[in-house]
Amino acid sequence: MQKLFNAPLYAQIREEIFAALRSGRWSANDPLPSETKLASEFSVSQGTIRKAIDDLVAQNILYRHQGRGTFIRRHDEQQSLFRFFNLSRTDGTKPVPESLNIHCKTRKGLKHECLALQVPTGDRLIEVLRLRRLDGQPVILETILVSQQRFPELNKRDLPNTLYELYSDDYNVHITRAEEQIQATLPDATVISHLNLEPTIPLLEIRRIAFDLHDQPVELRISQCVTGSFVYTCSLN
Amino acid sequence: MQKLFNAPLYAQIREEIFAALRSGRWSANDPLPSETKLASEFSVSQGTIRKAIDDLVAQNILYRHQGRGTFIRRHDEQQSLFRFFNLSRTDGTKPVPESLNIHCKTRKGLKHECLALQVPTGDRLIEVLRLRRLDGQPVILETILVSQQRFPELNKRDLPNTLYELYSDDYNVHITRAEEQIQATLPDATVISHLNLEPTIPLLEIRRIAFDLHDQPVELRISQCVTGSFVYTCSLN
DNA sequence: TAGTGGTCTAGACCACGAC
DNA sequence: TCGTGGTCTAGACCACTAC
Repeated sequence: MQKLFNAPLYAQIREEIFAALRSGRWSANDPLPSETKLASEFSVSQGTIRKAIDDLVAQNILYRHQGRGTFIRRHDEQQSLFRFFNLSRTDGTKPVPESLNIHCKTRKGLKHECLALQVPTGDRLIEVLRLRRLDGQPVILETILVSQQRFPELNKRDLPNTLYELYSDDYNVHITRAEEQIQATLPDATVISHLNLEPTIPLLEIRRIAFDLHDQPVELRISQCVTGSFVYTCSLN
Repeated sequence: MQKLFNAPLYAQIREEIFAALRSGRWSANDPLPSETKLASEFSVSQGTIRKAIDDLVAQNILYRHQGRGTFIRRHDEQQSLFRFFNLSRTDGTKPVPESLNIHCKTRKGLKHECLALQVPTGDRLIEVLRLRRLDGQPVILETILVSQQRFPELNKRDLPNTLYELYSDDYNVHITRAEEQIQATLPDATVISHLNLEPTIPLLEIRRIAFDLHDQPVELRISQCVTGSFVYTCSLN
């Protein structure tokens, strides 16, 4: 946690609340204490608490629901299929991605994989290979890698379409943000066979690292995508 | 402008301030009236004005500088090279893009181009073709398309590296946001010759539409990029 | 020193949701 | 009905910038 000696009150309180979230002080399903309660706990006014929470809401760590309370932001089935999913049709609308698990196994991590996940080189990883269809067409082959130590027995579970939901429900790991790197590639043999491709068709390769509440890298996901009916979209401000 | 009858005060005021910005009521170089002046003009408290401006700052339309004032956000040489530029080295650091103009001419727009720019089909467009180098390597061939009517004489000017600066200085067109669509392609003859490529090297094709203060599409920019030393990066929250 | 945005308070009232 | 977040006020003081 960052020390904020001369920072404004609301920033200090924001960091204290954030630290409490990371420590698991409040359950992920219950609301946080109300703004007035937090205000008296920290001996500040409601406005100052509001500003602290505003920041955490802006970071997508919390969300508010008027009349109900303030909650930890989670990945649930409804929204998670679209949040963190940047492929859309060329007209901008978003398809519902379906997924089909091909295999799930454990193996030693390669150097670049362990580096990305910040685990010791050669640690055992769990690898999930899955095929994704958009509008019925098989367009993505996805390789998902996580530390076996961090997600014990993951390979023995039923894996849902939205893994991030499973991470938070069963492992108390909350994905808050991710970074994606995109390159153009040509398909290798595995991709060619699973996506039924000509070998000269260029692909988008999306390499995503997902981070948890502690800002630790938790999952490496490499997606090979056919773009034609679908495009990767990104907004700039 | 959106009608906001039952919306909170600060939202109504935000829209009024935004409308004033679009109408050019305040110069792009001078600060807006101070928060206290706006507060008395709209007969509300400073806090309400602050909240209205907060929203416009969050949208990157305005920025504040403590002690100096509140200003319209512009694209200037220093930051514009990096803002709206998502290519980075594989380690995440950003190179400084250089650009070399190849040609600048006018021609009739193709159907999809005019559609993207929301001008009548067949309108005359200005096309700028430029080569971009990153770390000395030629990696991007960029085609820029704007309406000739909207940017008269643009083709007779010296075109700087950062066009958005020119748009706001000389045409009073302020780019506030953009949408990018990314696909994987193979290079055509033009790209092969300018980037000195093998024809089987896959490319990233970035199709960007940039919008002004009125949220009208103003520029279509298609970049063909070699990814190898460089990747397209995107953050998800 | 005067003016700007930035922080903070204490209190009032409103809108929504659960009971 | 009560508790939650959401809005709004009036006023105080702080931190930075220009002059």
